[in-house]
Amino acid sequence: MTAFSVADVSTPDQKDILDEWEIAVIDLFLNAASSFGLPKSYGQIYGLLFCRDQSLPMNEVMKLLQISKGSASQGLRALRQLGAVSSVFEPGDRKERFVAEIRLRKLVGGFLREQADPHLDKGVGRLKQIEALLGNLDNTDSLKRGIRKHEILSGWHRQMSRLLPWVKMIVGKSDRLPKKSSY
Amino acid sequence: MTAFSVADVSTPDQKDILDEWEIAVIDLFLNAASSFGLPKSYGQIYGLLFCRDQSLPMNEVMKLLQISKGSASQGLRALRQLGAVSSVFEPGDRKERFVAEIRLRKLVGGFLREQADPHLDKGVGRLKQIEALLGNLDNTDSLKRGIRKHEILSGWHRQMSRLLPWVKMIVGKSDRLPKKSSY
DNA sequence: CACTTTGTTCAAAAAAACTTGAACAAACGA
DNA sequence: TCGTTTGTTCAAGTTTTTTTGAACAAAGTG
Repeated sequence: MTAFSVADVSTPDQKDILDEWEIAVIDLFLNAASSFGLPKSYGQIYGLLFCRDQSLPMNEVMKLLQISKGSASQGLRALRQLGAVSSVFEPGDRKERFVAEIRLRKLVGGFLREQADPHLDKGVGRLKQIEALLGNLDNTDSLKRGIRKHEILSGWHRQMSRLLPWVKMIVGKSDRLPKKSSY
Repeated sequence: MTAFSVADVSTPDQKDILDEWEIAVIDLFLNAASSFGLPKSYGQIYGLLFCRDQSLPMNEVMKLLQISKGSASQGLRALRQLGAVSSVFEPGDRKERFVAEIRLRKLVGGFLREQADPHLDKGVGRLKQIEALLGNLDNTDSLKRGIRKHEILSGWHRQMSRLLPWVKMIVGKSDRLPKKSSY
């Protein structure tokens, strides 16, 4: 229980208010999230944490973004899973607090690990399934065509598998810029 | 007008039927499309054309996939815009016919050009907007923080801009495999 | 011109994705 | 133990996206 609370209801505290630039940054991440196929609320949450230097607990996130408990909880969980936020426990505080990961390399790596890699793995299964269906076929025209297409798909799969490690390497390769860094 | 038409209604022609493996491939592309943030029907259309060696006119696409005129029309237009299909006109036929682009490099290039590049461009504008908002601020704590965050975002933007050309280069670099190729 | 074929557009319907909030669980302190 | 705080889950509601199909346009043909 706090010692006193003047105008506790209705008047938003200064602390509950976002700066204009923060709103713009949050909106930027909202848009970025949807273009990566993630829910907008994930973008907002990440954007908010990105703006702050101090960690925030879930209830602050809810208040500042005006989103529901459910969205906040699910969003924070998903972002942590992606490696885009991590949580810390301040000693003597029961609340979990969250901070944004700002190293681009980590962000990209997490995204690829959670989104791209699983798709490539499923791809292996699908290719096998197609192979199996082709196995049921007699030596028809369709069979020959199917085999050819299967080869093409396998080639694509191989190339994509090779590309991803490069992407992970290239991003965040912090080439020169000794100070100022690059994230 | 065709010369004769026995059981024209209700009984689907052999030609209106997809092989099982084709259905599997189409489904693969349906899933791929949605994970790239494209409508499923685009995936189906591309998948069908990918399976076929012969070009198909729009009405065949509609019949084979059982999708509406509107979907077929819009899907084909969008896929052409992405460089994923191209159209040909058989001489003496009024219909436009479509074929899938199967060179992975072209596909990736088109996707990046149409989806990633525009986002990076919008990013420039957004960064400027944030800068402007920071300009309105006095020399507060928030300003310093805002400047720092803006720098981070600029760094990310730069790195992403550098990454894309590499991706375009790497994909389809047809390393070795003198025959069999790789697409 | 009248008629057919081919393809586009867009408002409305359907489907999918996202968000909400109430009910629930877990963990702590008194 | 009971009450409180913190966080999760999920069915229902909301919003957004996608699909449909009827009306329209364009372009040939007889």
